[in-house]
Amino acid sequence: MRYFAEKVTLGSVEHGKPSNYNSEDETKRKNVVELLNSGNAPHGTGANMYSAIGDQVVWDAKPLVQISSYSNAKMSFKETEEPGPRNLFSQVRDNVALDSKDDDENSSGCTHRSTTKNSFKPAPCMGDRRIRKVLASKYWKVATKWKEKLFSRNDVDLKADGFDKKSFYKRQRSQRNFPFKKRKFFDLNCESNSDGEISGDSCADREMPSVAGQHSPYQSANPHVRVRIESFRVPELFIEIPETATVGSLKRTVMEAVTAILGGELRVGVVLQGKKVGDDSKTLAQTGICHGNNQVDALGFTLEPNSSQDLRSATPRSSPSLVRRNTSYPHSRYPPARTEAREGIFDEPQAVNNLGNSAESDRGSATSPTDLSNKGLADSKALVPVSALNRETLAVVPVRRKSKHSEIAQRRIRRPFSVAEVEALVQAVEKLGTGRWRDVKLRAFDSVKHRTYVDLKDKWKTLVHTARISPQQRRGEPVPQELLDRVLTAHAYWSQQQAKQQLKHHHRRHHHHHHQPETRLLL
DNA sequence: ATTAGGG
DNA sequence: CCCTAAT
Repeated sequence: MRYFAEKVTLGSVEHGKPSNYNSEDETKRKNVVELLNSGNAPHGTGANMYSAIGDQVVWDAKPLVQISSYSNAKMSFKETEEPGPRNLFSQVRDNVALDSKDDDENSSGCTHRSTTKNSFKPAPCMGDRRIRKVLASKYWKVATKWKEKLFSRNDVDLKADGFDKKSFYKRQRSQRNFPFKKRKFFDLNCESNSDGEISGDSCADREMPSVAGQHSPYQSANPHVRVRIESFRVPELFIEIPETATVGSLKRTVMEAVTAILGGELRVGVVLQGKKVGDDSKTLAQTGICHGNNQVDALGFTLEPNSSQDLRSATPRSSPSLVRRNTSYPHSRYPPARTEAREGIFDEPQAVNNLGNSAESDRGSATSPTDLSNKGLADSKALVPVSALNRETLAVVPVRRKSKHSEIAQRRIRRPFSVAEVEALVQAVEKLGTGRWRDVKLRAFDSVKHRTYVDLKDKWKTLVHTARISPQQRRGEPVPQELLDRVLTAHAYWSQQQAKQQLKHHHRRHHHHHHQPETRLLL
């Protein structure tokens, strides 16, 4: 059987670095590149990935044949939160975590401590703790932690820190319901010293190149640029494996595929306001990454093939053959020959007790369908607009589409509600009714970022419909009749309530009209 | 930002 | 799921 992995999300990666580092202290970007490029990183066994079909977690020992019977089964893989054997995922994060820590200590920077490849030193105590948190998917909390560390160690006034938290909370909340339009895929904040308020302008002032050169990183200006990379995605993978293989070997194969991609054929690119930043020697300040108010939204990172070489030759495997598309990944090329398998191999796990604990990316694939006629894929190397750049990048931490007209939003990927989710939704609606989707969201899907209240409202709509039609006409994973019954009951109940409310209001209005026409309608 | 509905 | 008018 053949699996099509659409994407693999790496989770969150964070990194902090003084914004005034110069060409010789340009480790920031390089570190990211290196950690992604370190091909000889001890590859994980993949044992700490878990697989699931629909909502059912399948374990390593289970033969694929047994699970291949699922009709429209969707296989998903996700790194486990268990410590377990270190795999590439943790490798990546370990490295970043360490790097961040190092920043704390040598924030004065300058010394170019080139994090050599293969330098996968075991994470120290502190690092471990942080990593554990990362593994627990408390990404934003971790970020806060890191900042606290950064600031305290750098002996910077605490106001900045306080501000920071607020900033985080605020963003956290605003992001929650608008994954796409409102979401910021990374953060870039400039610290201010005196007032503790953020201000792009003031920040820009402090970071002006000429001045920055004189500034000491230790002074209160705390010229740090923090970048938060929500996730990197590996767009597409083709995996071929016999049905007699075990789930464990499947995982291993997937792990190998992912590792191969991350193992040394990628480089990180920086995109600012839609343009690829080519000059690595410029400082962040010079580039303008720290200026202005809105530019915060204009920074993005890309993973690109390191060279235009044919990548297919890079992954020679014997028994479980692994096929990977070459640079033209994202789209077309492969005709929809295997559409059935392609559907969602790498959809979100959403397994068992999903609901409320999976940190996921909101948007489907980073592989923009803005593609289509992708002709020269391995050509453009120069400064190119993102649109064109997307065609050859493996993954893109979505860059904020600024220009209202140019970029077109991508349709979100389909994420069928699991029975568990339906259960949660029903329970919430039974309690809150059908007119408070925002509350429903907060109550039952608060931590599930890809389900907006609009989604929940829509799902309820379809649930009501589903409950009304015959079981034969229903599609998708069958929803227990018991739940559908509750849907109808709740729907009936709250419809009545709503009707009553309407009547009351009508009465009030009429009353006032009859007796005191001049008063306001609502009192 | 939310709600409510049609597409 | 998306798109929007109306709050």
